[in-house]
Amino acid sequence: MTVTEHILDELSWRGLIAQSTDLDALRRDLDAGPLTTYVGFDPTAPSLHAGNLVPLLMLTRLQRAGHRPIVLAGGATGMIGDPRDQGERSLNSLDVVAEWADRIRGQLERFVDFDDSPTGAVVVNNLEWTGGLSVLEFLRDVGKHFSLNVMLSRETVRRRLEADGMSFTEFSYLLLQSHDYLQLFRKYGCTLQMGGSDQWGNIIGGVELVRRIDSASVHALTAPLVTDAEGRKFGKSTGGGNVWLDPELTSPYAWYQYFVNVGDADVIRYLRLFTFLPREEIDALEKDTADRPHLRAAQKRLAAEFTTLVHGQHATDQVVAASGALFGRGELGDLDASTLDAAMAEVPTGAARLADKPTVVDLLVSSGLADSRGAARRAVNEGGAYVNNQRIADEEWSPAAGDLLHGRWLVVRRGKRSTAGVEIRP
RNA sequence: GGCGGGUUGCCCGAGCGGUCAAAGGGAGCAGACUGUAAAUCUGUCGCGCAAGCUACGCAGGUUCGAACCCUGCACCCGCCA
Repeated sequence: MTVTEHILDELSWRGLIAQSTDLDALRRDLDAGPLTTYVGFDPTAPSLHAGNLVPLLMLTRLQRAGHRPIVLAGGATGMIGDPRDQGERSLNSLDVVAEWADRIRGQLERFVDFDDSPTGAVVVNNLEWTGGLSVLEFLRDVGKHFSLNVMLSRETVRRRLEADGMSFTEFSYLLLQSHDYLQLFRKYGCTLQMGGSDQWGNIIGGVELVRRIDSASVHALTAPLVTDAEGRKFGKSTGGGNVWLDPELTSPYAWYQYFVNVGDADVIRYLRLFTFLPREEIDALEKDTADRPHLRAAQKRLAAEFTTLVHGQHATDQVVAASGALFGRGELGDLDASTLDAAMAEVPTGAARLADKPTVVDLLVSSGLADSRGAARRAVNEGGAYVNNQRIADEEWSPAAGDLLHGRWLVVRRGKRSTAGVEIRP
């Protein structure tokens, strides 16, 4: 794949540019040779989530375009907490932050390439230069360059002051992140910081700090915050929680399913944001979606590409096969044993013994499809419970030996798309 | 430190001695319609088959009876010449 298009033009058509400092100046610097750019990720959870991938993939894109990415794990900033509208964060303990920072660092490393070339990636943790900084040093060297007037007029700060107020700790977050940019500029000649548009203020803080202290002009570029067509924040799964990169938190199957279910109104935009597919291919998928929406070609492509990107080709093959088996038109009984076993390996499963005469309710609970027996019973009465694709309307229904697929599995489903397995032992 | 306000179910938020498992909204779940989509409409939404149990920051107390009253504690917020 030859890239003839300028990286800024690509970012632009993909919808990845929300705000920026002087784009012409940035273009000139990009053209002048490998530029060093960074994005930071704070350890606010044990894993990155899908939404984090927008800025992270921007680093990957920049690297592919011949530039050098720095991924930063916010071991220091994560101890302080970026102010948000919902109110003051509660601080996490130091070992929790350190552990999360490590895990996130491991995830970050998978999206950029490390080699000895000028475009080889660098991974840093801002605790490296912040941990040993003394308060006096910090207040004199960094704090002195920040105008309280400007800080107080920032959107988030204003809103917070009108609502619940804000601690000095969170208020100073801006200084830390700005300081990071200065450090990376000095250590690595980093002249571009990217991030989600909610980071604009923090990034600009760094741009100004570098200008004031080192009299250098560096760039800022943000990507729009990803929302769905309803304006809801992206990455909330239908189960309400986040869609996590960590396969322990969100299985590859669940990840794939999440993206297969993306609405028509969002899927093309997501393809641009989250995949490396070239423009022509995305245009073709857009046409497919318009002409033959029921085939969901764009959704399937998005899900497959994105699963491969995060979990690898092998995982994608497995979850595609499992999805095909479980959502296919055919009878579940027609699946051969190895296909069924493979599918069952991808979905949540439970176990039961035939001798215990488990009812549908038991099956729904043990497979994890229902949180309580009451919820399971409700599902059955609402007509939303299926065993082996057969709707079960009777709470007391119990499987017979002949219902077992290949002598050991029952495929339990709640609603249209929540599928799980129960392994039945004698 | 002083004075005042607050802490309710996943979230927001009402309740201010009984009829409160707790209004309303959002989210979630299910059904219908579909395309494993969206929108819409309907139902549902602490645990338990039930009796009942557990719940309104934590711990005690008053009362026949407390989310609602009292005491102490914790945390949050506002104001302080």
